[in-house]
Amino acid sequence: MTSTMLAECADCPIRHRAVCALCEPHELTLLEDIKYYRQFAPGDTIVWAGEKLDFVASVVTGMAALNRTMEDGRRQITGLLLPSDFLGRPGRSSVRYDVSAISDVSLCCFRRKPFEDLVESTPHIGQRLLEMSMDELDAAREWMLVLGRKTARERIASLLAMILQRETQAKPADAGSALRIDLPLSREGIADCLGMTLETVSRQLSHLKRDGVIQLEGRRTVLIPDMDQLLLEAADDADGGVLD
Amino acid sequence: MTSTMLAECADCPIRHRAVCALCEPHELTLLEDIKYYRQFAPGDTIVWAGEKLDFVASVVTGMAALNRTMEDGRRQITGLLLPSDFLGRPGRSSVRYDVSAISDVSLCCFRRKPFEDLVESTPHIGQRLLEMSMDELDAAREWMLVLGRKTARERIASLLAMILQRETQAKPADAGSALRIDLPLSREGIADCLGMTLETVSRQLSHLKRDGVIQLEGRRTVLIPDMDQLLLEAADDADGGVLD
DNA sequence: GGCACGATTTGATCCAGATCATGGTAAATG
DNA sequence: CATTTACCATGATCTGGATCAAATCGTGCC
Repeated sequence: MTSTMLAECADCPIRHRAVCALCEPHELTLLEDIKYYRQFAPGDTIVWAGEKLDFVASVVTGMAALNRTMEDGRRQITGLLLPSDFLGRPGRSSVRYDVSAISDVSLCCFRRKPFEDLVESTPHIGQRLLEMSMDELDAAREWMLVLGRKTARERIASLLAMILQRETQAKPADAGSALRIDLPLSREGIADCLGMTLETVSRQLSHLKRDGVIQLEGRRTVLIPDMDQLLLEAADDADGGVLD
Repeated sequence: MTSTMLAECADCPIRHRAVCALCEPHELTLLEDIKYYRQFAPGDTIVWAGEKLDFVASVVTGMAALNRTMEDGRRQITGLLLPSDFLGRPGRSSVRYDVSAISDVSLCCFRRKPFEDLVESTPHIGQRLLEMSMDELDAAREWMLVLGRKTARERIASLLAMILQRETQAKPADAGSALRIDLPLSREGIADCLGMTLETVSRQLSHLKRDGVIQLEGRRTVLIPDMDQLLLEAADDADGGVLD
């Protein structure tokens, strides 16, 4: 379904799911005056926790993270935003986490008020948003299993598998050849995603490499010779297939 | 807002948020033939992972849990369903987790197809569902901080605070008097919520009692003499207040 | 190229929470 | 009422991952 949506949007200047629903000829014209683009560099804070936001947005390129930080500095990344992901909340203008750019990020932003009006007047869009937020909810719950019950090794494998699945669904990838991830996250970023320390991340990556599950090329590139092996390490139920 | 919605529904036979949006005189009549009730006893499985569901539902009374279980038996509760919570997914009929009753649960169920039609034809309802699923998404992300970064003691306090906040928002509670939680979850259930073992749960409850943060009355009743103290133990940011 | 500094790896040690083990208590059952 | 059974508390020990502490490795910069 997702990839179908992308295909339908081939001629839309904004190539991501959130907007695809808006990309029918009529709405597209309508949108021209309520949307605009913003760029961010790695490390930039896109949204501060509690800040009032006058826009919602959809990620076009790059990776961003939702961070919850405690007073004493403990941090948890509670979500990764990849191209097509939606940022913000129609109907509420601030959130309790902040959003920061991991790599160079470009957002397609929509001014809040006209966007909310659009959602109200275009059921199609509201339904798409509902579907997307429920997908995110399922993903968040899946991640709770990782954080609550998986070992360090399983967590690393789960993260790699998750990113790989997100990337290959966007760009189907030639079957057979080794899969490649160009990880924009630092070791510390990975640690904050997985609820562990950067040292443990580093060690487990080394172990997975030693055991032939992954190869490391430079600091940020991971090669996966065998996706099934990785999924095994992630201790995921076999069926990663889409339900329904 | 939530409590307002409840108040508006005073004359609706189904007293919970999900349905409140449907409880305007016109829809209520309409709904009579697509909704029905179901009851479950503690331990009952309401939905099996992967099972095809022909309904969506809203919790009327009781508590249910969403469980993810791994092949080797490790389990994580990825969500608690309390009265007013929504169960199911319009537009998709199966999920990867199963749902089990913690206490006696009664559900108000809606036949899937007519409900989906209703959502499509009544933007009001779709918007309410969107709002609810985004609330749940925020809650799930909040929980990821608990699972990823909090200590055992903080986790227990966080769970008690979360349940307390859910209950007092439903039924405002007389300020001043000690707050009471009648915990339907067993020690093992709490452990599976918090990603720990039942022994650790038991120990930390004892410690919190020893330190005067809580009192235990029998096995399932917890008294909270000072909510602020509890929130301090939970290491939550001060403002539990609703944003916006 | 060579230098400097942040990112990463790797080693040594520690500790919070898991695991293993035992006994207590209250509700369910015959 | 006696007995079984599920739950719960608590003690003893173990261990995975945290913490502390150096080396290396890359990368950008002069």
